[in-house]
Amino acid sequence: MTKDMKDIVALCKRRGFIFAASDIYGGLNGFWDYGPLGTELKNNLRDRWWKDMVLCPPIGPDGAPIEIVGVDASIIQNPKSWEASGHVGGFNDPMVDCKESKKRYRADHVRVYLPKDGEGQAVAFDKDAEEAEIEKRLKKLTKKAPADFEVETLDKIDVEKFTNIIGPDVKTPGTLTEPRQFNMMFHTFVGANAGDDNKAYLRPETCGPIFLNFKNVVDSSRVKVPFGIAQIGKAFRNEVTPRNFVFRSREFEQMELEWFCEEEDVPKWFDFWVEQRTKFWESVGITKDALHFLDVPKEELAHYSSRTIDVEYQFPFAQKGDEPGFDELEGIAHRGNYDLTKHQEYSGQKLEYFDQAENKRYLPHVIEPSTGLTRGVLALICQAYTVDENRPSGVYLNFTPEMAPKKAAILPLTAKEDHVPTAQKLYLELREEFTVDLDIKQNIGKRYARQDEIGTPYCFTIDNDTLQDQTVTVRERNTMSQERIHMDKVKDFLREKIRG
RNA sequence: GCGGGUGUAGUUCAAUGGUAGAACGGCAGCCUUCCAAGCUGCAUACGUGGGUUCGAUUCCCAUCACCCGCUCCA
Repeated sequence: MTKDMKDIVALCKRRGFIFAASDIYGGLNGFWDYGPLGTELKNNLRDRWWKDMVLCPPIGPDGAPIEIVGVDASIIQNPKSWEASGHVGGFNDPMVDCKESKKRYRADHVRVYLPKDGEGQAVAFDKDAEEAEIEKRLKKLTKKAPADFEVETLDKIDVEKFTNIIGPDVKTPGTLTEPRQFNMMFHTFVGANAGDDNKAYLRPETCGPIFLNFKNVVDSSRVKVPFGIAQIGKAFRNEVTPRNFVFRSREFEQMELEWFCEEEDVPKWFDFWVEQRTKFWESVGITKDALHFLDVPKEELAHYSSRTIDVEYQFPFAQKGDEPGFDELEGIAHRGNYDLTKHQEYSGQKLEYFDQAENKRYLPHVIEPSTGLTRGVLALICQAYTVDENRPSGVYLNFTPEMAPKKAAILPLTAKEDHVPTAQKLYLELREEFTVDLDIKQNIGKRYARQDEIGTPYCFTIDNDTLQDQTVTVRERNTMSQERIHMDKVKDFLREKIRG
């Protein structure tokens, strides 16, 4: 049975996992709110990541514990930091659209052949057009040779002249729109007056502020290379096309580790982190067959990266026909020392690490396992969503007990007699340690069904026998099987199940 | 941003140029000793804004949101 995004989105809304932001105003493209259960789920994944990274980081490849510290930096930083990282300059490229071919081009990549005599039409070519091709097309469209033209990139040409330019993939002039700026960064103004001199940006990724704090952390935390700095927090990108539920949102949450090491140790640590991160996803319930590893081809790598492995998950929306598809859940990148180099240059501050034992100074290289918390939540939901026609709800969420937003529900078998006070007592005891639900109303079948739909792994039911012998029924979500255990054992039971 | 599609209770659907029905879900009650059972009742919707019209949920336009494709994804 295939998983359908429509059903998953409907369940998320119906049961309070994820809502459209500003829903009552018709929503806002690219923004989502987490409801009562979605928040619990997201916190569970977040806390687990933090535990695995900062509180109990893995044992290193040499068998020794490794060292990672956490930070929680401001979303708005000095705008110069984004100039240094390349975010301000790199994504300000003006783009033009062709109304006829529906293609989009970077204006500075389009080369326009303008007739030297000013007579006739100008012809545009995309950046990778070859000489022979250009000559042939010019002859066909204008009956002139390349020598009769002067070449200029489109961004240098007045918009009024666009009506005379034949676009790269069409035969008639005037189909190109005026250039538009596409910058992925949200900007804002610091202080009450809006103006260019107090313009600032919402961070487009959380790793930026980690690098800005590199020196502060080294100076204050007694860390030694190799070590890591981790951060969880919001990031903002003005995506061209937010799509696929929360997968590509304009406001989202990232969990990033910057692992600082010496250049010669890069391959060792790179492999180490790929392995650790894979273990992580498997331990929170993502099955191996739903994961896919993409060694990003050289030509698609970001300019600062010499190697990146994308950990992709088999999201339902990525499916093409009958073929399963995958989309990025995490990226593990070797960033070199690009960021520290840039920040050292732009800030004028020395950011070199001093290795006392070796008596040398250097800018460490960085391995960056970077994942989307909100993407992770979506992956957990998609993974957990299980169609089962043999049960009343028709579907259940197969979360691991550790990730499940509710660990257990306490259900008095009937709303009468003495079941309720006993259930209430158990509930109050359990909620001190676990996220649990007390559900009294309606018949027991409906309540089991409800808990199935929100992925609660266990239900404890109080009946007449409970009053006699202090035992409760444990009903297991996936198998729907039941066993009786003593009320005193309930906490231990849950502890053991959650720990795995 | 472009092209195509969709928009009616929480969800899934229905009907209609004279302001809307159902199923399931929710809530309340009855009943119930273990899987959405049964009975009774209640609440909840025409995405938003214009226009045409005596009258628009229905026709037209715009807008917003979602889905598919393209583009984008640093």
